[in-house]
Amino acid sequence: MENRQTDCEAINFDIVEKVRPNMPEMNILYDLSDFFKVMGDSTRIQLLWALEESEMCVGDLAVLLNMTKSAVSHQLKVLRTAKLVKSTKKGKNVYYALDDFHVKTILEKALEHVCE
Amino acid sequence: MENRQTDCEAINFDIVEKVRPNMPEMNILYDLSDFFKVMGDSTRIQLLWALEESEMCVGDLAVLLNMTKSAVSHQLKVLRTAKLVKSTKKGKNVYYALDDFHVKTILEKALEHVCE
DNA sequence: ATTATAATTGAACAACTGTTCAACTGTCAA
DNA sequence: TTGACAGTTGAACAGTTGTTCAATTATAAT
Repeated sequence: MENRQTDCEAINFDIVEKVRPNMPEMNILYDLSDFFKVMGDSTRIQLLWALEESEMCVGDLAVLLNMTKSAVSHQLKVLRTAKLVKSTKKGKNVYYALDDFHVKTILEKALEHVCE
Repeated sequence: MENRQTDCEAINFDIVEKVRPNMPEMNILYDLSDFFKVMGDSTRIQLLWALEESEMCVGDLAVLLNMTKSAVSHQLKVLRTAKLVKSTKKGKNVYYALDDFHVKTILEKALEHVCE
């Protein structure tokens, strides 16, 4: 047995071995939790929610959320890295828009959940 | 103007004021981000995934995930507090089961997203 | 009663996260 | 070319998070 971390034996060996082959692969697992980590911040949810209504530039988003441009820019970078938003430069301004059609569905489902 | 945190003026005042009334209320916003925070951990996703297959006790989950009972128990408490799982004591063992039918849907949608 | 097992708990620790601040880049107007 | 504005960046800071460890509770078996 390799790399044993657990401190006990299975109680229902049959159940454990029945479930084991259906567990997600590690890379999928980390992609999933990374995705939820990105969604797990109120500032980023506000940004996604706002961009669902309209494309907007950093300054407008900062005014809307009542935050500094810097803080908004940092979080937009996180969303950009996660491929949830995309940006376009127009003159002096950088406009952000949603880049994924799944986000809206997931936000709606999560909203159903938290509203019971 | 009260509690001003932002460091700039709106570029497109009309857009900001059009979007503002559609922004979520603060309590909903925090419920949403708290929910995603709970989902944003690979251990907890594994636990939910496993419990989707079968009700299981702490020891079995510890063996399946190759973790200590303590670590598993701590994370199960987080899931229990978030009302995502429920527990039943049977003799010496505590069996956990899913307590929310939304979780499966949201996991599936998120999986669609991360698999493109 | 005593012992072993299952699970929970709290403190401690390192690792990570979000905002602030100051400095910087790039673009437009004068 | 100079100055002002929009946005980005990196370091620093406090606050949070997940696992480990040791101690504890509760149940079952001897």
